[in-house]
Amino acid sequence: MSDIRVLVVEDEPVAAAAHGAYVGRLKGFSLAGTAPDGQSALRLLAEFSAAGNPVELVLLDMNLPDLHGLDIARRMRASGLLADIIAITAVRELNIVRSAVSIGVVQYLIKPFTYATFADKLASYQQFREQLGAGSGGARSGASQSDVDQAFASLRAPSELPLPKGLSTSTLDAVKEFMKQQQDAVSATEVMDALGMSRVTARRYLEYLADAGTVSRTARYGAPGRPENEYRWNRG
Amino acid sequence: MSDIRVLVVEDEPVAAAAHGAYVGRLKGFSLAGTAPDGQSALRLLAEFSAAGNPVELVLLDMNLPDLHGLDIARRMRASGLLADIIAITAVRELNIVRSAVSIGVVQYLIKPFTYATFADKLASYQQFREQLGAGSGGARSGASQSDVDQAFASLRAPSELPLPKGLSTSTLDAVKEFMKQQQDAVSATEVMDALGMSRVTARRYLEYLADAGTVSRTARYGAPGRPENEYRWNRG
DNA sequence: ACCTTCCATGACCAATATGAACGCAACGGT
DNA sequence: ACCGTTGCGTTCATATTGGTCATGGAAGGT
Repeated sequence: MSDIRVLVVEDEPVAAAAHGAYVGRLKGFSLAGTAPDGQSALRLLAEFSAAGNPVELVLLDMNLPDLHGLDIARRMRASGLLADIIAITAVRELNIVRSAVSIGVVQYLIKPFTYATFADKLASYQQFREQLGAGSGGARSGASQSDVDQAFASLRAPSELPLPKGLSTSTLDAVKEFMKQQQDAVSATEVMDALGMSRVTARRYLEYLADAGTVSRTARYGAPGRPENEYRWNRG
Repeated sequence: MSDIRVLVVEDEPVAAAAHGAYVGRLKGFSLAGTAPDGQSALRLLAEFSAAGNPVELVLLDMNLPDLHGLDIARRMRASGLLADIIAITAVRELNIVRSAVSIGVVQYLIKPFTYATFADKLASYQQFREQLGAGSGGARSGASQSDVDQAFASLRAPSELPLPKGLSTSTLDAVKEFMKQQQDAVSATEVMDALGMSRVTARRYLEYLADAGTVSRTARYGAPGRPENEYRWNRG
């Protein structure tokens, strides 16, 4: 799959360069261009689109010299540009967030942010794209309600938040390290044995990783008794 | 807090009445009107907005006689109408979902759906609204990144609807995934072999899906032995 | 040194796929 | 027509695991 083409819209040169560099560091994304104000952003978008090489994602600053970010979004929609938008702003007003959502902003980043936060948001967007694009090799793919729900869920903000109560970073790292080394799927009991922790603890961390999308969870059938969950590290 | 005003856009009278009744049953929502096609929907939205009584949420069918739902959404954005949109459709094409998201659809419901599913989606939207509205003391509201993340999360988090006792979501997903891939009708025994589970379990989940209307059930004759039920994934 | 906070543990109860046993409905030969 | 054969539908007890609660012990702050 080809890279997701990104346009950075930001008036401050330092920030624009930083965001562009951030995009360049991410696998699966490529920087299509940079625009210092709303007019040039719209012009660039139209040009790329006319050239058959449309931008698919816009990192849009809300505070621009000529137009507000929301106006740019509105004009994009009016002209039928389908690029997704991640809003980047220092303005923390909730009604702006509301409006942004209804115009179709998929993510909302508040300045200042770290590279980790930035990468996290773009990664979740990438996962969203993949889930909708993975239509199981057919011209016509039938999506079920749960498929759509799952795709929406990956747009949800994951785990930059502090860990849920009852989890420690050191134990989590140990579990992650072990899971990474496993080729096949492993059960909670096997993790318990391998790491010498209790079944409850092993399960709690595996469950957390499964919710965060770091590991996938499937059931293991064939034996009597309640089905055993097995966990597998997600690669690529 | 006052009710969220909802407009139902649906050409089929039976479905329109049903959706309207659904809205009426929900606390915190009130039905502002119903429109049978795109033109009347846009007109109604404009009228309500001009009267200072704007619609805040549109339940938008994608398949309408005059305009496609995506076109309606685009025109709404072009005229600056900020109502949020929940798409309702029988069309399960993933690229439609993609476009819908980039235009600002906040939820996506696939027909046919139960009242429970419907209520669930609207409840999560309601929660999203409340989280953003909670700090609204005017311009004073300083939202942190985690606040915004949390609001997004409640908007897109998949809600787990209660399953009948004895069924698990992971097994159900496995069966659904397998059924979706099958072109022809399959028997419970074939599902058993393919997924490695027991005949009893396979049949239980197929029966559940048949009752829910997700698969259709017919009898297969011609071979000795008791006639075998065969199941087929319902498309369109 | 005491208190608070936090995480891992052990034990309990609830959940769920399995296998076997029984019954039922169509097929095919007599 | 009748009856044995065949293979699936249905039910039930059972085997294991998942989930939750209260407890114990360690780490850090006062």
